[in-house]
Amino acid sequence: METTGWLFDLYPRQDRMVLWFLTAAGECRRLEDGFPYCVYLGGAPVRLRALAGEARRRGWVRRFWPARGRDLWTGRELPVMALELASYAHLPRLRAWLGKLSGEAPVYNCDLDIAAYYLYTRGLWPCAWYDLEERAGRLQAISPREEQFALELSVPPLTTLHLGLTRDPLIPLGAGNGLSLGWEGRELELTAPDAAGLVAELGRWLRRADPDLVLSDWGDEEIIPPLTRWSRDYGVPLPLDREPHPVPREFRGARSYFSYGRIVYQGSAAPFYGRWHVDQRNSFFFREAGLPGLVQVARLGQMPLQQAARASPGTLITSMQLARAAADGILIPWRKGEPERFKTAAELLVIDKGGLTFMPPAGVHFSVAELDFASMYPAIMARHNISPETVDCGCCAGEGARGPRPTYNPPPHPLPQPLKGGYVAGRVGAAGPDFPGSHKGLGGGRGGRGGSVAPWPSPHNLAPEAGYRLCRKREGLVPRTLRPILALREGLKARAREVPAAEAVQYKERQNALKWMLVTCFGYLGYKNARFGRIEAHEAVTAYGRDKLLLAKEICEGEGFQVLHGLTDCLWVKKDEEVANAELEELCRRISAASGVKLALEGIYRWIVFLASRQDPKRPVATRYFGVFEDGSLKVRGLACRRRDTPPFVRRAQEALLKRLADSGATTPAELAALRPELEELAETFRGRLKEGDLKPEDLVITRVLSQTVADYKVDTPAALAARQLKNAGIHLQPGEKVRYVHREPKRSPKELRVQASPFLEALEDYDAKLYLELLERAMEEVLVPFGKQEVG
DNA sequence: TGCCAGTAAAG
DNA sequence: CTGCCTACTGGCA
Repeated sequence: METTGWLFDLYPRQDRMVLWFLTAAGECRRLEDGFPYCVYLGGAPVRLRALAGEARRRGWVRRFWPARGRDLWTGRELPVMALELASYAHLPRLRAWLGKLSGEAPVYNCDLDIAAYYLYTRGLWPCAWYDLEERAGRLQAISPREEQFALELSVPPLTTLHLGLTRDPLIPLGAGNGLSLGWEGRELELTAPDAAGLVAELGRWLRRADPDLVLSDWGDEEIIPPLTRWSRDYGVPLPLDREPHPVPREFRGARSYFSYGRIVYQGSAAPFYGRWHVDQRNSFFFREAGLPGLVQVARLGQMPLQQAARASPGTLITSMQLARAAADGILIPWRKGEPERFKTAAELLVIDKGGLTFMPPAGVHFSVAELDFASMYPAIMARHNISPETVDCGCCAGEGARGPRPTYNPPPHPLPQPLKGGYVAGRVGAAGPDFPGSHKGLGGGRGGRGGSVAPWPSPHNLAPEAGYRLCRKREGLVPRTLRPILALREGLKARAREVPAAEAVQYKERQNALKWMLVTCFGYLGYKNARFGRIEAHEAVTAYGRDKLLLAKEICEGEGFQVLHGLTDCLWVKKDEEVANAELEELCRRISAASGVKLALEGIYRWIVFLASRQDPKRPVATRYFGVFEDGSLKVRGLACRRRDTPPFVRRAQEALLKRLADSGATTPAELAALRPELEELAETFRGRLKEGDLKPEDLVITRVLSQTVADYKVDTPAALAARQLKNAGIHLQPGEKVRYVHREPKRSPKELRVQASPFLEALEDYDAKLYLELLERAMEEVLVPFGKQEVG
């Protein structure tokens, strides 16, 4: 039977993949597809045969055969042995055994997520329409009806059920907290005499609505785990899944990890089978980019949507690289998870030069233009072919002064070709004895050109400063992955500009999701343990970045502009006389052409303020500024209102002042100066409200992230005190989790009284008004001082 | 007052 | 899928 379906959900079960499709008619269809997991072993053929034979004798491997695959580092084709697993369940044991062979035989494709490996191998991606052929619940053939990188997403209507808690998520469900449910515009609290009754009640709703998507707040950790436990304990069925067979349901995977120099907490996951459960509070991409962004990254990352919901941008971009590698017939090296050792000071000195900064003169400036390089680092990687395997590669050695002698000349990488056809069960290359992806031919690049990025090869293949040589013969895996993302992001941004505001939202969300993947891709180059990381590549990118910002500065100055400030990929410039828009556009065009990366006019500020350091008011700081563009819109960076540890009341007060500045239309020094009395008056009303003491506790809450467990704190900071209060109430926060509190008594008072932790704020009678006045004063000063506010006595 | 632990921001 | 630099605050001796 032939149908058309939207690939919705997928997961492995026993030795097959289960796929769920939504049809145009609104039905959902479950299909199975046999997919044997193949691991590849390199090394001497005789030894390989012996190892493969041993794995088969142990029952882990059903069959094995000689195959060929491409080495990531050299681009060379290698003879390998393909081992087809007897069952997915054997993977951990086979992996452990192969791990002990360390060095003897390189192991490839052995640590991939099964669902993702299936998608890479079949050349499929979730959240897209396919023509299907099925027989008796088995998938026979499948081919896509749309491009993976298409500008338009066609999402079928999804039946959505909302789940949430009626009170603070730190209060356990059933112990003071209730379950709220939303469906078809209705919003209600589920009531039941006991836990079993609550499970039954939710069960009725799930059967009635049969939702495709359960969108929850705190579902992963606070709702689904207790409900599942009660369902088991009291024998009340809870139809979370559409999958008719029993599914594994354990709530593991909560962890605190170190990222970007800070601790992050990721809660455990509670995925459903055959429908989606997305916990909005436990999903980076949902938070940043909404459902459209999530659908976008699931499709590009070739990862089931519920996994993408919990994934970091790093996981997504890595998945895209793995998909690219698989499609190009590249053997995927095993990433063994050894934590990165701490870098020595000397290493840091070499690596961490980072972005270039020109210091701004603190104070107000008028008619300043901001020029930004678009996606600078990813564009550099694409433009200059920077990838772990292209930095000082073996194949181009000898052309420059550095590097080893040439040993091997691989064929040039084939040009990208569009994806055609699809998967047909039983056809060569689908799942049989052949290398994954090789049926599509090498380099089946599906993306277009890189949008704002000049095409590779670039004439400049010697990185500035360190002088690494970049491969001229093969385009690297990272640039090949990035190019179509850059192109799509440009397309989405352009689309968002040309459609009405309401429609533009989804394009903006999708491009924002891509932005995060692009940013992370650069970071991963510098991470030793990233699968496709290499520190020299990271260095080369930042060196090119500094080079281009400097080049841009020189061109600006050559054209008679004064460069006020520069920060990694942005420049703030002005001229004494009036500058026409066209002149700036022309300047950008010149710099774009000279640097190979698109520089765009972000806007012209009527005025902009660069703030001075609080510690040394004579000194400017690079990352704190605010200003108003010609169209009256504000741009604010680094001020109190941008910090998450600023209480809402202080944030709103600062925002009100900024808004008044923007709405006033003031353009000249005199007009700005005339606003001062009005702003002072506004500030005074906020001070008055604080002194009156009738603010709600919620307006004064400070949110901070815990960097360690309560016991590890050496200093009794307010956050540590609040976390200790919660601990005494039986609520245990992990490093990386947020703690929320209100300052109650002054600093020198007994420690138990200094702060009051949320959610125990109802009982709060008073707050430390002096401290909040101080916070408010600082926020007011940030805005007022540049306009000549006198210090208050 | 100075030191340092702790935390957050822009890119 | 564990990657900074810098500015700043607040506790504490």
